Amino acid sequence: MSTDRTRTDPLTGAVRSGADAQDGRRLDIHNSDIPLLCRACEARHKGICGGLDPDQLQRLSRHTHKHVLRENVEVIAPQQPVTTYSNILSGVVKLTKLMPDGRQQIVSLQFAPDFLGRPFKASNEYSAEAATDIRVCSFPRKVLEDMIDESPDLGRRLYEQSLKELDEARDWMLTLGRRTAAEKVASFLYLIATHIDPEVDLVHGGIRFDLPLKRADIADFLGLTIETVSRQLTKLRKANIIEIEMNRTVIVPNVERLKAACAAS
Amino acid sequence: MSTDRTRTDPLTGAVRSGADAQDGRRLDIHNSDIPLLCRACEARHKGICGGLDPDQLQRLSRHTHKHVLRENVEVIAPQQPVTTYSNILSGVVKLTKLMPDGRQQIVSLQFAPDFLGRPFKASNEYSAEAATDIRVCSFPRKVLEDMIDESPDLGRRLYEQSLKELDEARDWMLTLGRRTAAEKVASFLYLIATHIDPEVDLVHGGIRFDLPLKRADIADFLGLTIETVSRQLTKLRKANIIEIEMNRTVIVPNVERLKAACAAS
DNA sequence: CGTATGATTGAACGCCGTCAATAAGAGTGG
DNA sequence: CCACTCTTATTGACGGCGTTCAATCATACG
Repeated sequence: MSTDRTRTDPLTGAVRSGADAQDGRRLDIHNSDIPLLCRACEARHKGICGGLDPDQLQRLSRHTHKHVLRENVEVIAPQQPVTTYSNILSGVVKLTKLMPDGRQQIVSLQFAPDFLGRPFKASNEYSAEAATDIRVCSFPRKVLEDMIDESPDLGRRLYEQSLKELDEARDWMLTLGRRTAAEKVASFLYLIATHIDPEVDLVHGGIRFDLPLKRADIADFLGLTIETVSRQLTKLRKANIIEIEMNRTVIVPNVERLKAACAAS
Repeated sequence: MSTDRTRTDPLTGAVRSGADAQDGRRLDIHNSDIPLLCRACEARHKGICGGLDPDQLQRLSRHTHKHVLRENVEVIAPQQPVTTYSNILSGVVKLTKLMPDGRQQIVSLQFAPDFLGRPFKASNEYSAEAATDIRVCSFPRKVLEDMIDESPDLGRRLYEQSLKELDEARDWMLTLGRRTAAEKVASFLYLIATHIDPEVDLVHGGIRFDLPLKRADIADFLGLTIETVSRQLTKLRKANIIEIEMNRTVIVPNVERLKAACAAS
């Protein structure tokens, strides 16, 4: 049901033919071979689907469904058998680990066109849920795993994504283990600023973006409490490093000053 | 020079023929095809070399050197071009991130027969250094990367190792962000106990092992100070959860009690 | 014996967590 | 439109956990 809606999503102009030529990275010779569902999908070039030939795309797309998920909906349930994998088409997904006593830690934020899932493992060790409203493209586990065996390029892309995530996880370990609360909050803002494409204010060189996470999530991502996050945000505000509108929109007049506040490595 | 020494290392009994048959996982049909250097090497079966056929092993081993590195020697220098990859044959390697002001965080501990390196990236973002005396088997970057392209099994093993490391990194993020100092130290001891094969005391069901890290390293791994680590260790000692001999040897009479002290997820 | 390194322990400080009150929206129903 | 509730965020006061600074001890090495 939602499949039909997204297939003609006005946001992406999904069915508009010729859109591919504008991408420039890879021109499809026989455009008619590319499934309707996949045309103008950014996961197809920048994401893992770039590792598939038209025939494989066809086969994959036969089992594929695009979904719109609202904030806080689970994409992957913890300790459950893995049945599907997904690509994120838009929005932000948070991966969360939960302790029996209720403490929790967000171990990763993922953005479009990231691949979502943990191949070669029966069940997941964390939950993945939509931090914002998201659009995803899902396909059955087995179909993808079969394709890995026949397409080295696909396997390679998955491998590179996991290496990228490993680099990011280790970067964040430094933040969690060795940075102060003030530096943590600044690092979070800098992370978001560099992963969301923010509105650029050409006049002043500043940027503006909406926080994809509420305070409680930011705290769980930084290993802090809500109160400390809030206090550090107002501290950054009073130091004129950021401005905040409507509790959600952040304006950074000078990105270098924000970066300096991270005590960057 | 050290190559010749390790080739006949009495510890591994490297050249003793027929040792392979005892492994059981994979019987080499033409044992004479397996390079001398690789026989009875555990990285060949459990490590990434298990993804290579005899011919590829031959080619790789022509560029391979086994080294013994002493504690604190760097295996991978940060911000330097990557020229070689390695397998850990014995000992423990620590991956460290350093901040300009001197703060540092150990982002991973690696054990035999782990693969060491970051494929597909020009330079490393962290340093890798021997936490204990180690033995490694090193080979040039290009040789391995060429083999990835021709052996899907090798690529697959590298991918699985990176997924394993990603899982471990995210587990540790929970420890760094949400556990108390006492829980962190207990978690560290538990991690070592499950990654080193410890001496098992069959009478009492306890275990005994040597800490591969000194207090300063433990602190850098846990995001704490040396003093806090020391205090928490004596607290665990006074709670009869562990005993410590010679500052290095740890005895855990009851592993379940240690696990409980981690507030395990 | 003197020095260097690593580890433990104590005392005092301070950052961040806890508890609590307040405020601002958003949604619901009268 | 207002009254009410629920969620989210901010701010203050206080206390505790972990850091900082410092002294002491053990072991290894020249």
